[in-house]
Amino acid sequence: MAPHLRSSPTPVVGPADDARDPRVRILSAAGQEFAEHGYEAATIRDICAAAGVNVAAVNYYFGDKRRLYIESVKHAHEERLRQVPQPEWATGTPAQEKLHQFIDTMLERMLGAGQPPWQVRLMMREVLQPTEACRELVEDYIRPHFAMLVAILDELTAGMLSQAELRRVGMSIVGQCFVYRAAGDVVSMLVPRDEIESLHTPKPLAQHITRYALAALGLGTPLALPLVRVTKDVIA
Amino acid sequence: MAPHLRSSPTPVVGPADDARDPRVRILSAAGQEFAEHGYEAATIRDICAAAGVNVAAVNYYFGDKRRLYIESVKHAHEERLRQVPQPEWATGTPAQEKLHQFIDTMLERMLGAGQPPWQVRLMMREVLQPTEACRELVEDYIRPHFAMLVAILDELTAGMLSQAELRRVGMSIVGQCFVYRAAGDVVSMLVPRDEIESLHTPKPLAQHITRYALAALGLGTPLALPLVRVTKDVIA
DNA sequence: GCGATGTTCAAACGACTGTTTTAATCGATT
DNA sequence: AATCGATTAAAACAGTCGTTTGAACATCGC
Repeated sequence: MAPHLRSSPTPVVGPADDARDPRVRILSAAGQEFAEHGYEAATIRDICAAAGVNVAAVNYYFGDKRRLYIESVKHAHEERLRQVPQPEWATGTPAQEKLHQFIDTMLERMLGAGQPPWQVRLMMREVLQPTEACRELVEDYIRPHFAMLVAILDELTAGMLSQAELRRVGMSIVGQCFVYRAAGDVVSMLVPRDEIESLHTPKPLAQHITRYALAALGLGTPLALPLVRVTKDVIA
Repeated sequence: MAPHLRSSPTPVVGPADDARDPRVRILSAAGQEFAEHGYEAATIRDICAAAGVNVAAVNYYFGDKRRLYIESVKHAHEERLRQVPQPEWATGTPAQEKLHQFIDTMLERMLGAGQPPWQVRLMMREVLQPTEACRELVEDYIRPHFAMLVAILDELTAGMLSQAELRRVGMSIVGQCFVYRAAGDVVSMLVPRDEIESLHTPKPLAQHITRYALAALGLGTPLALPLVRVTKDVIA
């Protein structure tokens, strides 16, 4: 009986990441091809060539291309979850520090060192043009992250903002990171090369976005101090 | 001689938007198909069926699919430029008001009423995964807009920030708008439906992003007033 | 040993793709 | 009316796609 027809699609035993297992070799190759070219443009022949298996293997293990795609998205994001686990903070860590580290981690994940991993590119495709695999991706991966950000913001503002307002602020922070990942090529055309390398890389960006958020919330020094505010600083 | 081989590809005379002209009918249909399905998945047969012309017309007028795509992107963004011209402000308009209107216009363009026009979707594809048509799009459409935003921010901060810092702040503002357009489906999954309709539509969003920016720059009241700041308010 | 079962392979199928060909049609000029 | 270029139409081309086939191969229990 073909594996993709069995009751338990994923083998119950085994780590399922054995490089010699054709199934995971196909999943990995498929993920990279889908990430690079998209669903339509990626071909089963190329995927199988990259995985070193016969074209018939895809239908044997996954049934058809559509189900291979869905499985590869799930596989990619499970792998990514294992690669970069949620940071754990010691109790008593200042919320401001948590926020900074959260933004920094998000940017590092999205932009990474040099070329971002194909797993992120694949997930980005799902975000930009959702398919069947999207809902699962959101529930398992994106929603918990966003909830963590909202929790940090809640702690930061000590209950002064409603959950709705917190979500909106959270989306503002996510958006500032997101644009660099999704529209990175256009960003590179809008700002000079040296400026990109000095100001628009993860670390400086995390600092900027954090400072921008803290100042907007009234918890840090504004980016540009207007003259009227000087009086306050004198008093403080 | 086939039109696409002639020296002047666009007819020198005529408005070129006559609905009876097969050339513009193809361009319009192609733009919508490309916007909906992407370059690879869109088929010449579907495009021609939508335009009401024979399949051979594409090769007759444009040579091949690739050149049709490039021309359709240019056509779409020229049409969009004509649809929503840059707002002109009277001299003496406060910079804060300009910023608010600029953000509002950008959001209205991106999100629009209901479904955004296919022209925007097509351009968004170029931003997310640039092809040959991208550079032209950036130079003619995006760069001038971004320069206008930076100019407003410069006026707002009265020279207190360097051009590099202004560009970074500008990118933060653009990112907050961009995420709603590019990742709108995921946003809809992260925030409750009623909250989307009340807080995440163009007008309220423009107000939020403007206020967020002004507060971050130190020109408006912070979103959350911390206790230490109360002293200032008492004094003021 | 030997079937039985799970897996791999080369080859082919039918459908669809972008593109080209060839002939028919139209419109204006002489 | 006849001619000639510009345009349209139907059909076919060569290639690639996802998918299927049927036989070969491997691996195991007995």
